[in-house]
This record gives sequence, structure tokens and C-alpha cells, in this order.
Amino acid sequence: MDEKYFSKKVEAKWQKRWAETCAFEVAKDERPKFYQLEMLPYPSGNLHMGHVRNYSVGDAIAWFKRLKGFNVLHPIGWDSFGQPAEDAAIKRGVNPREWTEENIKSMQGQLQRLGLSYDWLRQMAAHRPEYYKWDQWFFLKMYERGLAYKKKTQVNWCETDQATLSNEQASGGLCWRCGNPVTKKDLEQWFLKTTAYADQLLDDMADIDWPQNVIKRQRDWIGRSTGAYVNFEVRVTASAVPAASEETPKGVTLTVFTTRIDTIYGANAVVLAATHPVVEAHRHQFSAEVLAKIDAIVAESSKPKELGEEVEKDGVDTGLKAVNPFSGEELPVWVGNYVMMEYGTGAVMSVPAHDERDWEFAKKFGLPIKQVISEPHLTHEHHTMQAMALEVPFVDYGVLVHSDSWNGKTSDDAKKEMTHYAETHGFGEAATTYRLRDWGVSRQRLWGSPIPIVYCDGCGVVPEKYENLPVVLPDNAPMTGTGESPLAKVPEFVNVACPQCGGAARRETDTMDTFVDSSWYYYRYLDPNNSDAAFDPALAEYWTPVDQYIGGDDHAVMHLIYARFWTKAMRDLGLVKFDEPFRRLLTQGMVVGETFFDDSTGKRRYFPPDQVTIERDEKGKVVNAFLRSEDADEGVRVPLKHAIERMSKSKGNGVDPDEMVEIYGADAARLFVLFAAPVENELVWHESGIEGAVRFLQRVWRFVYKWHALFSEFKDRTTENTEITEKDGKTGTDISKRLRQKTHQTIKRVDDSLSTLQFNTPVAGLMELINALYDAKIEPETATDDEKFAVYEGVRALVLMLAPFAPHAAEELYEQITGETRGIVGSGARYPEYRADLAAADEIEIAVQVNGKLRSRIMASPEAANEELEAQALADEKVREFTEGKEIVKVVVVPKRLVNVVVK
RNA sequence: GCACGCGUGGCCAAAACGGCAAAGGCGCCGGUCUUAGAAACCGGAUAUUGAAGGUUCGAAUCCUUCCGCGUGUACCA
Repeated sequence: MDEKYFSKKVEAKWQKRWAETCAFEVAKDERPKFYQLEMLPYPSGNLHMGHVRNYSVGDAIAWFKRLKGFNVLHPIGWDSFGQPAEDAAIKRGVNPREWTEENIKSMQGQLQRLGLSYDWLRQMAAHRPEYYKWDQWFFLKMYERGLAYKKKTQVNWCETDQATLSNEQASGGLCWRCGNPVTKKDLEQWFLKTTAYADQLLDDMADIDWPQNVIKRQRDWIGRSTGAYVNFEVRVTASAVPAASEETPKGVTLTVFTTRIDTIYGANAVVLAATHPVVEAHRHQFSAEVLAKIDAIVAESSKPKELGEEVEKDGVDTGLKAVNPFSGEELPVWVGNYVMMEYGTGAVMSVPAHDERDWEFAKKFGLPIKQVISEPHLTHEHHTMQAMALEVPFVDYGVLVHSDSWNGKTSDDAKKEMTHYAETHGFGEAATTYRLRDWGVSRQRLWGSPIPIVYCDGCGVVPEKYENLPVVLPDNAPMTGTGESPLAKVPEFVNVACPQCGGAARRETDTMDTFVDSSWYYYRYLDPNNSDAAFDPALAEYWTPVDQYIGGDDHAVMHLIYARFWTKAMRDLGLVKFDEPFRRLLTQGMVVGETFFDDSTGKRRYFPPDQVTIERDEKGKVVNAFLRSEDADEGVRVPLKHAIERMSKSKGNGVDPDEMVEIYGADAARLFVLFAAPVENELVWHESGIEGAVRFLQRVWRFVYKWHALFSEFKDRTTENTEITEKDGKTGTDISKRLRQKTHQTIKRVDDSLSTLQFNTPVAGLMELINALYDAKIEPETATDDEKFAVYEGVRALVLMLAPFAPHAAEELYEQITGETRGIVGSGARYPEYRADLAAADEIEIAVQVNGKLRSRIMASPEAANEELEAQALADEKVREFTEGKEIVKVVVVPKRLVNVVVK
């Protein structure tokens, strides 16, 4: 054993050993399984610290579960379709496939140098025909079941990326990739019917263990709201219509969606989206002024909007009238810019007294405001005097007033009864609407899975035959970056015989959104080489669902909704038997770093840290930062500002994982990343922090080095039954007893922490344990048998518990102390056994307070009765000083913790 | 604007049910070693837990208000 810890040597040795022994390759067996999954990376060519964090966490869990006796499936693959490959092709003229394959190769090397315990034989890559064949297979299955369909719509279009975006990808009106505003464009698109599963997507979240914020975002995204459709009959009044127009549309009704049918007596108008069909149908009846206004609203709404921009209410009275079916009142029909055709029916009843938007609208256009819901205790007032003027809209539930026979009902009751009334009278029904839209999957891109559809003049839209899959991407498509489908320019691809009639036909030239690939990749890992099916359902039955999924929360609505949708569709195809793919989800925070910049010119100019001189005060707080003199213009001291920002090359605060591994070792890098902050928090990268991780590993190493010769005399060292008889812990010295106590407390602490997905606290626990081993000051030469055993037990446990965080070092140390050459994984070593009797002290310290202030401590057995503790506390000398001559009001005893004496 | 989350030494952070005088790491200070520094090792100091009220025998932990920060979201009827 080397006296010092050399990370490179240890890591090389164990990476080689693991590979040779196929240590992490698994197959179905008798053990309980654990499926540990991390979000697969896009093969950009470079790993960044965010990946390191994600995969270090996953690897820690994988190791922990292995030590706990599970058969752990821990795979990795490549999300290798997507835009950057195309960009590289356009910019540098490289072949996207070759570019992608090379990147995969280099990133795999980076992952291996980190020593991540993946089963490499299970890798999948989305861009390979063996994989995307099954994208197409699924697409056809969905097509058969009506879950894939084509329609012409306004799609979200990013001018910068020249790409269509799904609703999820255009959230907030900004492109998810480049952050630029999104515009609208009319295109024929393929859609997957995510809305068919809207209720399940919402309701099944009750059964999964996910972070609250992700669940909330999905819930908001699906946006189910329950209410009612209510029909308003449209009338055209003579006065509002140009004289030329004679026709009075008969039987035209406007259906509005409302969640507050109880407020219907307060409606002052029906407001329509500018593109509402009823508006379109009556265009010829509107005055030029009205038409101009409507067109202006349409034009305005298709413009890109800045994030956070408030759009002022606008609208126009069309002159049409609609009849409130409850009150019979005739209401004006307006067009309003705040009503969206995409939601509900594109028509709302405007109730200004009880809705903020309607309130604003009514205020702007001077429409009447009538209160029909009252706070319960004010109901009486509303009936004895005129409605009091509201100062703000009253949007809460309450009691109905000014609503004919419904007066006095609560909002809750009225909603139910009025909906029922509308139903029985044929002018409405209960209804549920969703914000969730179907998933637009067509992309006018090359680097994705071709959509397996053929257009035949004779037969129309024809699905490709299953036996013709995969529809392979041609290698020679011209890439122009103009936004047209590159595949359309490849005649050999486009021109094809119709699968149905054999006649001349054309292929669909759009490809699928790359989120299709990531919707089911975790099933392909189960059976990566299967050429007859996406995977064998029998394997899925053993390995899936995924037990623990880890990734960034930027995928909270996109990937995670699509993957859930896909699983439900697969379930209905009979491929899996569960509803949810990911039992437990963990979202890790960003890795950020300190940046230094000069913004005196109004623009931020960033400088890498090695060009910066930092001044600190006596406590170490940064007070000033300057551009290092040799890098600045002569004689000028340039003050710099500093901030904590997301790592990026342009800001000079990026950290290259390879470099960290080179300098400090993979173990230290991983240990630091796990220790520095709770996983879900931001992680601020400090170079000094990783040095601390190295110091800790060295500290453990030194301790093992000091003892390993002695341990080698023990026989059968892999278990706790050494020749040194294990004592029951009661007969040993105080020192060995205390050490064993710390060891067993740590065993429990680390176990509990890892089970609850905390990674920083168990590392702290291991640090405390090594500190305790040093602090015990036991020397190999002079130690008693008890002490030797206590040290051995502590070290062995420490090393095993270290494996999830620093596996290479743990393996090496384990071999050194136990002599086991097959290693931790190879020998199937288990997590150390916790013994509660040893973790508990036989005498514990009890704090004694007087009036809540700590005044003394007493020693007592953990089993001591409350009365005993009370008596002992009252008898305590220091306590008596404070209770002397005072009346004891009461004594509070917290078993095993403290006694509080309350005096007056 | 709305919703949610957070605020603990200079920094990152830990503390089941409210219960000891608030872990661990980084940084800082001192010492050993060294010609000196760095590294390494050893030792040390550092916190009325954002503010103000309240509940309680007892509050970092619960409640109220305020301040500060972060995230999500935007006319969803």
C-alpha cells in the first residue's frame, strides 16, 4: 500500500478492474431490482459540471442500492438527434452522423474517467436506425389508434432557430432553446394526442413521489378546470347592422365556457376572441370601423410578446346581441383582445363584478358592473338597498344576490343547480376544459426520426408498412438552414412507391421532435439489441418502472409530460402494466460559478478568475476585485464587479470536468459535488472546496495506511468476525465504546440520509467518523483487543460507506483492509450492519434547565424514568443555586433529553 | 400582479415530534516543518439563526406582519 493517496493510480486500477470483471453489467436474476436512471445527455462533445453533478448523484444511489443487496440497473445513452448536429453541419460542413458519433466517443471517455458505474453494454443512441426504427413503430401504432393525426394549424415558430416548437417548447412566448420570441406560422403538422390522457396525466400524479414544484408545474400546465358551457342565442338588432344587411341569422348560438355560472346574472356582455367563427360569419354585417378594430386585434395578437409584457385590454362592440338564457337579458357581443380562441370556446361571458379581467374591460369601455355575489354577512344589505359600488372585483365564492330565484344560494350550490337547470332546459351542460394541447411533433429538420407516412395521390395518407421500417435518413441531404425540410430536397428519399397501391407517392419529409426519442429510451435500455421489438415486455416487467430518476427541473413540463404520456400509450398497447414510468424523481440544481466583470462601459466584459486579484477583509469576505495589473493597461487599476452566475465559457467561469479529474481525481470531484450543497440547491463551484475533498480522502487514506499492516494479521477480515473477539460493547474501554458508538451512529445516519436522497449530510457524517477515529488516539502498537476491534469496525464501515461517494478510493482501501481482491462489487460486500445497542450510550447526558436556561447537566441511563430524572435534577447542586428559596411551579421532563425546572 | 420556496458565523451548509451551550466543510488566525513561502499536518477563534411581535416551561423550528432574495407563471374565462 502506498503511504500516500495517488488518485490517478487508484482510479486507473479500479476502472480497469471494473471493466475486466464486468462489474456493473447486470441481468435479470432472483434479487429485487432497482432501476436507477439519469436523464440522458445530448452528445455535444463536452461534459459539463451539470452532468457531473447529475451522474454523481445517480451513481451514489446505484452504489448504495448495490450495497443494500439490490440488482441495480444503471444505464446511460445518448439523446443524439437534434439541432446542434445540424448547426455543425451547416457551419462547418461536417456530416452530422459522424460529428455525433465522434462526440459520443469522446463523452463516453469522459464519463468513464469519472468512474461512473454504468452498464455500458446497454447504451442506446437515438440517431441510430436500430433505435429510431422504434420511434417510427410507435408512431404507426399511435396512428392506428387515432393518437397521431395531422392538421393545419398556427404553429409556434422560432425565426432564430428556423424551427417549429411545441406549446411546451414555446412556453412564455419564448423559444426554449434560444430564448427569442416566438411567432406564429400556418403549417400542416402531425400531432400526438396528449389530451386523450389529460385526466390520467393529472390524476396519476397522486401516486408518484416527485418534487412538489414539478407536480405543481405539470398540474398548471395541464390546467384542468371544471365549469359549464352555456349557450347564448345571438340576435342581430336593426340599429347595429348596416341597412343593406337583411338576413337575421336564425338559431345562431354562442357557447361560452365559464367556471362561475353562479355569476351569470352579473354578465354585462359576451366577449369573443377576434378569430371566433361567429365573428368571421358576421363580418359582412359589421361596420368598417368594427372590422378595422377586429383586424387590428388579430394582427396585434400574432406579434411576438416580450416576457412580462402587460397587454392593455382592447375590444369593440360588434353590434350583435346575445341573450342571457337565465335572465333573458339582451347583452352586447364584443370582441376582446383578452379572449383566446385556443382556450375553452373562445367566448366568455363578461362578469366585471366578479372577474378581474372583465372588470378591467368594463372600466375601460364604461360597461355596467352589477354585483351578484355577496359576502355572506352582507347579503341582507344587498336586498334592502341598491347594490353598493364595488371598488375591486369580488372574485371569491359567496352568496347569490340580484339573481332572481337563485338569491340566497351559496356559490357552490348555485354552480351545481344552475348547471343542472341549464342542462334540463337545453342551453348548457357541465364541462371540463384543459390548457394542455396536443403535442405537435413535426419538425422541418433533418436530424430526427423520419415520420413514417407516405402521401399517395390515389390512396391519400398511407402509413408505411411495419416491415419497411426503419425509414432511414439519407446521408446526403443538403443542409441550408432555411427552415424547409432538408429531406424534401432528396428525391431518392421523397419518391417512393405507395405501400398500399404501389403507385408513385411521396414520403413525409418532416422529422419527429427529438422529445419523441427521450420519451421511451429508458425502456430500450432493458433490451438494447432487440431487433424484433422495441423491448421485450417480460424484461420490462422485471426492471420497470424506473425506481429513481434524476435530472434538471428544466424538463419539468416537456420531457416529463411526454414520457408519462408515452408510457400510458404503451400501457394501452399492452407493453407495460403500470401507469407511471418514474416512481421517484429528483431534480438537481444548477452548477454556478463566480464571475468577474467590468460594466463601466455599460456592457459586461467578463474576465477569467486567473486574471483577477481579490481583496478580502480580515474575515475573508471579498471586499474588492481588480483586474490583475499585468493584464490591465499600464498603471490602471480596473475595479471589477463579481456575481454568481450559471457556468458558461463566455463568462469565464466554466469548469472542465476532465481538468478537475486530472488535477484532483474523479473521486474528489464527485465527493465535492455531492458534499457542497443539497442536490436540489444551486451549487457554487469553488476550487478550494474540491481541495477539501482531496484532504478528506487523504486523511482517510493515512489512517488506513497506519493500520493496514495490523489488520492484515486478522483472519477472515471481510466479515466482522475477526480473531479479535467482538465484545458486546459493554466490557470494552470507554474509548472503544465511544468509537463503536460513533461508528454505529454513522452507519444509521448515512443510511437514513441516502434513503431520503440527501448526499451532503452523509459526507459530513463520514468526516465526523474519520475525525472520531483520529480523536480516539488509539495506536496500533499499544491498542487493546477491544480498541483494535473498534478501529477495525469503524474503518471497515467507513470505507464501505465511502463507496457511493468515492468508489475508486473505497475499493482500494477495502482491498487493503480486508485483503479481498475481488473488490467491493466483485465480492458482493454489503452495507455495514447497524446495531442500535451499540449506537446507544449506556449513560447519557441530560440537560437541566431552570426557567428554560441551561444551568447544569446530569448523567443518567437512557432508560431512566422521568421521576428519577426529575429527582436527580432537583438534587443537582448547580440547579439548587437557582431554585433556592423559590417556588417550583412545575418540572418538564423530556425523556433522554432534558429536564426543565420552572420556578417563581 | 399571482403562486410557491428560502433567509443560520466571511462563504456553502446541518440540526425527527418545538427540547442540551446550533454539526461538517471552505475561508480566516496561530503553531509544527521549511532558508522563506506554498503544500501537508496540528491547534484556535468566529452565530443574541433577516426584523418586529405572538404562542409556549422552552422557538432556527409554530403563528402574524414587515424586509430581502430566488423560482415558476401570465389575460386559461
